[in-house]
Amino acid sequence: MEESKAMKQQPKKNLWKPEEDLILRSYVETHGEGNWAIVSQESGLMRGAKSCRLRWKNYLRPNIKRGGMSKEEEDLIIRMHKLLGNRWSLIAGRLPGRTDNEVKNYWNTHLNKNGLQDKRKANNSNSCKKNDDNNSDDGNNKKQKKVINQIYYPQPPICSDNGTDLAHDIQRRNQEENREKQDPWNMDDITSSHYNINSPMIPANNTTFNFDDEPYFDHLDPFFLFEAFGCSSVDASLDNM
DNA sequence: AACCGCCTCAACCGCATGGGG
DNA sequence: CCCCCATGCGGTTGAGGCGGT
Repeated sequence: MEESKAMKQQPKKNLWKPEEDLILRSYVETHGEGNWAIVSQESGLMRGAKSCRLRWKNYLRPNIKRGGMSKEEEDLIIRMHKLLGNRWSLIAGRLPGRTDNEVKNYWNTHLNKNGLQDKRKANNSNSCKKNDDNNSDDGNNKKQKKVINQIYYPQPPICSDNGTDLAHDIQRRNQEENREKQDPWNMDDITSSHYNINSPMIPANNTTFNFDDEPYFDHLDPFFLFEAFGCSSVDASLDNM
């Protein structure tokens, strides 16, 4: 009985504390990445190998970008997802400083609105419908507040590669939302040749995106691939198809 | 002020994959 | 080959924060 009581009181999600981060960071910086089982044993952290690896990969690694996605990043995610589906690690590989987990969460919470709505309608079919009427427009404002209120790693919106400040970003998002309200999820707009994407296609970690093993590209229009990725490495890959 | 429901995202889980013996 | 182990990946969960009433 006492045991089950203790189990109930124990939080199921074990958030990383700043001191744990410090330990893991210093251990990895000293001994290098890899051998996560050993890391979890020798660092003194009461964490599993997977947990250590995930924490390092998603939060402690150098050059991790925290904060909200820029519009350019958002555009890229949409395009990449249309091409690749839920290949989050591949998509994240095209977004320097972003992790697969972050991209996945961003997609599920901000971009995959239709899917979420369907899911929630299914879950709450006989309960409060309040959210169905207006859940398409206030998510970004909430997100901005949340970004500012980061607990462990409070940071300014460094996500904007071009130095866009938060207020401007919010204004721009509101404009986008108004457009979206008229025709939500308008993929024609995204794939249109008139739809400009400003961010260069910079591979993460100075690596080249490898299309050789991607059967998905066999079925795609080369022009559309160029339209979506617009970089010379793709041209080279396309030549080999 | 208190309660309730929704939203976000960090963390977990299970399966897949790859490499070494 | 087969097995084992480490790592990677994508789906899912749930704690905490927030806004609405």
